[in-house]
Amino acid sequence: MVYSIGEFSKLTGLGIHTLRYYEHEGLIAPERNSGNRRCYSDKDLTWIYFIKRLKDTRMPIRETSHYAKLRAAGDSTLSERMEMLVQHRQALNEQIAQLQEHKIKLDDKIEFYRKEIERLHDVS
Amino acid sequence: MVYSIGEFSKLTGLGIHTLRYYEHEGLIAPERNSGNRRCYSDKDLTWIYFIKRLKDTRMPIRETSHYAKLRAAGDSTLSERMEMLVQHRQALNEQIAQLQEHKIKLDDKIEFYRKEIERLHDVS
DNA sequence: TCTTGACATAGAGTTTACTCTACATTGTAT
DNA sequence: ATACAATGTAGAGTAAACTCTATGTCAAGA
Repeated sequence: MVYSIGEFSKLTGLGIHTLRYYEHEGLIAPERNSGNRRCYSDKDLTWIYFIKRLKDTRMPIRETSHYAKLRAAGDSTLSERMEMLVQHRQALNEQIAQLQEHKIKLDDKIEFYRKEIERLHDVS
Repeated sequence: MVYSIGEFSKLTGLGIHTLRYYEHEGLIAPERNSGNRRCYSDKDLTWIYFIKRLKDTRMPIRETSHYAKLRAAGDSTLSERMEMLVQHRQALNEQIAQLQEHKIKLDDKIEFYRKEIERLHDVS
């Protein structure tokens, strides 16, 4: 299957403008048809999902763009790409650990609020 | 203890420009001395740590600012503040769950890369 | 054929969260 | 008393990631 930019936009949840921006930044390079229209493939779909994953895990566009460039260069860049992913996993693990710590503190704070509100009710 | 903006900046790791910006946005309101200089207290320190927590867990400045406004209004806003925190906790739990899912996929991808690189080595 | 809607490019504008500059004032060490 | 470092305000500038506008092209249905 191939998709027009409009169809692809609906499939991915990314706006048309965003897709063109991503292309401009070198994240994705869809084929073009005879009339110069973009033709996104299922491979592009899989790829954009991965890009979204990197984005959600706070990889900057620039870095994702670099990864995309390596990817486009073929198998010779496999280990370099893997290194990037391993490093990114490390960052992700740290993110998760920190959020879990934040969650504990937030739980504590909420519990404090609960008690404080209860106390104020009891007094009145 | 009270701290000048320079001292407070070092203690918190936030730049002095950022501290003034936070004040402008209503996140924090340090006392002033006779010469109009800011005097941050230990209470401000605790408060700024909490602000950093909210920031790290992706609460926008605007929302944090709203929370700060409620806090400044006193006990009558306790339950409203708690509601905000409970909602934020919900968002945080979703963030953590999503990151954990991303981590699994990333682990898979890295494993795929590892095998692929190994395969290429074997062939050559 | 005509119109309309999706798509094309180039470039401007927006949002968020800072970060810096210019210039005035104050506190402190000599 | 003087220099100079820290601080004050107001407002401009920056970076990242979109998001929109202007203008033009093209393909398909009435």
